[in-house]
Amino acid sequence: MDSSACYDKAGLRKGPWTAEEDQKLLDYIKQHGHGIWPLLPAKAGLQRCGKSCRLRWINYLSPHMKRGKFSMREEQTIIQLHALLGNKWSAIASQLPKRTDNQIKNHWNTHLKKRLTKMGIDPVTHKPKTDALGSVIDQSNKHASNLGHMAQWESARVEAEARFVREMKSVSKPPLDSSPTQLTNKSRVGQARQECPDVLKAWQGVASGMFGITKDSLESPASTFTIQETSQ
DNA sequence: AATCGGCTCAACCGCTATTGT
DNA sequence: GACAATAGCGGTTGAGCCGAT
Repeated sequence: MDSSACYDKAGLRKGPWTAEEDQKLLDYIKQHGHGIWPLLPAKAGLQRCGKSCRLRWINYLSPHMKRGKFSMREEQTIIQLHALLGNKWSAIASQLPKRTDNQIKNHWNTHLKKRLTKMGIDPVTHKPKTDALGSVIDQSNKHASNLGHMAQWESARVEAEARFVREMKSVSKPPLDSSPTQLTNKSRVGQARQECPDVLKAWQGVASGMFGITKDSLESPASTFTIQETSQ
């Protein structure tokens, strides 16, 4: 079995969706719900595979999703959670209402990853990059004053990561009198995050120190994250 | 005006996890 | 437990946009 094979079925359309297809999908889901995805295209009159319909709905058509620029707060959350979870886009998305894993993944790959690299932070490990001798690379020699902030951030991150691991262990071994209802990954992530306010504080310190942003701009949902110290 | 290159993001692909029988 | 169907995840691709030349 390979669900991706659905894209290869004869007669099924691939590629960008037309407005007409969007409307058909939207109308059908509004009336009936999505039901079983592989059965939906035939019922909705679409020449698409169910997987394609599902993706289109989740990533584009769903009324619950938000489009447009990521706010400073959202970017901050993504960076925090990426430090904790790595490329677990769906887990990260679960903490960002109205954003999809695909949106977050794209935003990370096109913006945040580059930004961290520019700052001399390894986007994979979230640690300051080091050269072969183990010294911190500071390509422009302008980030030296930021290293203290990065150390503060890194310290908080490691502490939070350790706490997260402990949390996961305790969840995986529930007490005997605990509810039989298992926690989902999403709720576990959410629980862990709620207990990491120090990460938030550390990031706010880093952000305000590195980019000259105020607490107000950090709180503003409309504010976007722009590097102000890139002029050479 | 043409074209070139970089960037963005929707969509595809391949795979694993989960659920039902 | 085995198997099939379905759902979902994360990596990758490529079309289209846009600014620079």
